[in-house]
Amino acid sequence: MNLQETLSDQVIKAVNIIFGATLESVELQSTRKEFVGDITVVIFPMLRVVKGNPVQIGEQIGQYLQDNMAEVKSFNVVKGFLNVEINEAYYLSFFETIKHQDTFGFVVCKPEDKAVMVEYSSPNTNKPLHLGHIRNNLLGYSVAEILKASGKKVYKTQIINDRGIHICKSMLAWERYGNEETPESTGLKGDKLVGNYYVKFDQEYKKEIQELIAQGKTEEEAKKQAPIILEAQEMLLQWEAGDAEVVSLWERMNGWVYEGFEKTYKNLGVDFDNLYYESQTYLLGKEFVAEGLKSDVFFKKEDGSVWCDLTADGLDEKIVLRSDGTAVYMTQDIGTAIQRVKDFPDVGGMVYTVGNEQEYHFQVLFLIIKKLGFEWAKNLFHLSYGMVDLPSGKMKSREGTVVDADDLIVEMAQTAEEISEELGKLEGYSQSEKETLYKSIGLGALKYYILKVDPRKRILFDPKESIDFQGNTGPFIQYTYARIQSILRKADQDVSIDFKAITLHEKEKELLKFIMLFPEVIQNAADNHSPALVANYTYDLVKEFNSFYQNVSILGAENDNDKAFRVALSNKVAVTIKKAFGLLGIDVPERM
RNA sequence: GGCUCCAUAGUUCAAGGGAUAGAAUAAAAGUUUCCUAAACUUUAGAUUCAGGUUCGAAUCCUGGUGGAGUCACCA
Repeated sequence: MNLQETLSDQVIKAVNIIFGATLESVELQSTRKEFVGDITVVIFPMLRVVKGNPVQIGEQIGQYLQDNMAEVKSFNVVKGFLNVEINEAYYLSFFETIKHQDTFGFVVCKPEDKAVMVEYSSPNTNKPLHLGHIRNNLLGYSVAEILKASGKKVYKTQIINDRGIHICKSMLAWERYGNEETPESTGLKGDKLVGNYYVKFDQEYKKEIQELIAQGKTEEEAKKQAPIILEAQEMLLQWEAGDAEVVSLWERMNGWVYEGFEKTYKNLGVDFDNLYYESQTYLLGKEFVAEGLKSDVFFKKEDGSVWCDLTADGLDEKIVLRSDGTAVYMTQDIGTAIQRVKDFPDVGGMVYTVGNEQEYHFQVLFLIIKKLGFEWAKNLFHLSYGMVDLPSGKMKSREGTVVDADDLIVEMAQTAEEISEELGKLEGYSQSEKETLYKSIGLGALKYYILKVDPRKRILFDPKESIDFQGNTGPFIQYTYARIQSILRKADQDVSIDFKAITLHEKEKELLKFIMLFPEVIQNAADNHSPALVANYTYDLVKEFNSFYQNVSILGAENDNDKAFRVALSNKVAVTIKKAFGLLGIDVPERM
């Protein structure tokens, strides 16, 4: 039992004994810096069951706590707030126990607990990954890591949208204009090559539309009758019919894309435990639609299309199967979800990392799965995030205003290099050491910049201003970590400490309090699916350390015992930063 | 238009219904015989508007304004 829980229990007991009233819960918060004390009990909520003056009630409870809890050193009451000061001995013994506890903050997964499957990335295979995918990947990866740290078994997965008209567009353009180009022959990354043909298709399509309009057709007609689009649709039919030539081209071009994506994922530092392909799951959804039709979850319209009526739940009717019997997006997602639980029976819930423009889709999907009678439907969560905007406006692939993921990663490292050179740091490092470092810093800046923001909010991404090596940024935290490592290299570590002989400096106590918060932060971040909480905690910890560092002499402590203690404390801060950044997927260089 | 989300210092972000709304950045001023000055200290600056609920509201409710998303036999 931790201190908060013990304190809550004691407060409840006190209220019962003194006032004969029963409290359901106790509201605790950490005491603001301007007041004396460590933990604050808020008295106001008790007024519902205890009548009286909040100050007097606070005084009486405070006295009880001081008399009955060894940890309580003193108390004071300000308005309706009971500030409790905790004994130094408590902090010291706490630190003694966690000093060598490597797992501090992390909860070990219990084998009987259900696993969570976290889906992220889920790209289309017709164009390269862009900045929006970066936010998606970082969020998904980080939430998966945070869930793991909070004691859940996690599977990381993605669904690859490898079929559909968009793929056929790239294929068709390549057939027509590609001259048998390959990634090898052009030196282009596979996804880039295929993406170029997607753009090419669009250009030709627009040209044909213009020609048809010139011949007197309306825009609407032109869009539907352009030969190139008709040919693409024909190709999709051939694909679905299993035409050997089309399927072989499809496999070949998708293969290029996967190779390209793999490189990007590796550069970004994300990974997956297993993959699902739409081409392999879309048929499965149809089976469940058939079953749902039998159990009246769905109904069939005259033209043969199948729908789900969600009007009773305040939503619309939603199509789950086209009149020609082919699958739609929803069909496939139903199938994929069910398939996943079949493949991994220990999965009891899923997290879908998908942009907020699909909120309605997931609302409907989750409801349909619930109606189909799956118990785990209540543990489905749409990790919805806002779009990434550029100062110039919204990203549009067709207008070439997207920020390419690979380009951005390279640019970030370059900027890191420029700034480092300017500051004259890193002299005496080998070229390869420098490059590794630039990559860590550049990527750290990017990741931290994106993850520190609440997922639901949209981000205004200014490539120029995103790397700031000062303030609430990744590089600043990385730098602090490296500085601590420098201290540790100069100190003897693992010297035994006589905790009884330590007098806690105010700054040391503040630092300890911050470290104590770590497990709670992880739990909150897991509950809220929010890496931002971890990011901002880490920054606060770093600031607290800097303040400590400025006020307390570490290596020049008055005696060896104090020095050993401060070194151990610094070490714990570094370890905590490293763990927290690990959850965000950010490297912490030992030197920089 | 219906539904959903968002609105906080000049700017970028915080704030489990709780105390005097925190940081960073930009602006102004200062601190290096020292363990990494990519640091630290100080000053100035904000809850979109109008109501309501509450002992207490940035937070909850109603309405207005402004912005975004969504309402496909696209994914």
